[in-house]
Amino acid sequence: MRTQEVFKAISDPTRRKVLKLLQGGSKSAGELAEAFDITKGSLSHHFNVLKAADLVRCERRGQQIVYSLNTTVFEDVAAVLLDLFKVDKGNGEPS
Amino acid sequence: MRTQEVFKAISDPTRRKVLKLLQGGSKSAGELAEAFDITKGSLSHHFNVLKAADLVRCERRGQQIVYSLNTTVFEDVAAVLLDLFKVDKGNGEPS
DNA sequence: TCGATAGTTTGACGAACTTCAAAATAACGA
DNA sequence: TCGTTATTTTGAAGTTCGTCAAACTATCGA
Repeated sequence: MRTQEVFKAISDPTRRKVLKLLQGGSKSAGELAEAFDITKGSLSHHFNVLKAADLVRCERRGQQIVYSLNTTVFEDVAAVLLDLFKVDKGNGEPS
Repeated sequence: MRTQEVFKAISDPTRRKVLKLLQGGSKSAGELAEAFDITKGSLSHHFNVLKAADLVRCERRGQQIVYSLNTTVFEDVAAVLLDLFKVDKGNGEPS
């Protein structure tokens, strides 16, 4: 897992909101953009950060590009976060 | 909970390592500093970020300042993180 | 009170981040 | 092929971040 990329990705409120919106199902870039007050260019940059963290996938569908959560990594992410926020076992290696 | 401060705090590897170290028990600033290759001034800055997020507490003990995890907020933090990384209920309000 | 020890605060710097406007790319329909 | 729509990429500006060195504060022991 790209730990540092994941932490960087979720450190921004806009990107967390994107993840939240995608929990309701896949959405095109344009649909997502309606929920924000920033330009589509800026939002596209955020999509790239989320992609670099492997948190979302995208697929062209005609003229649109549809984003969806990459649920396969969510378990890993949750595990790392819980390791950081639960005092228990774990090898203690910093993430 | 200071959501944004928490996310910002955990976005840096040095600060995550501090949290990890404190999971092994309270430590003074100097003891923590031994685990890093940056100046004490820089580390002190990281302590401030962790304090702003309410993730750690500190207490003077003689000449030393002892840091410890503020475990009371860890449950809240874990809940927010799981809300972000688990597709389930929740009001969908972005964190 | 003085000197030593433990940490913090300040000021400065380069790197990284967020944003916008504008240009570029891609796919569709006529 | 041309124009339109959807989205990304580029280039630039301003802001935030992580770091250091140096100055500062607080406590202890003599």
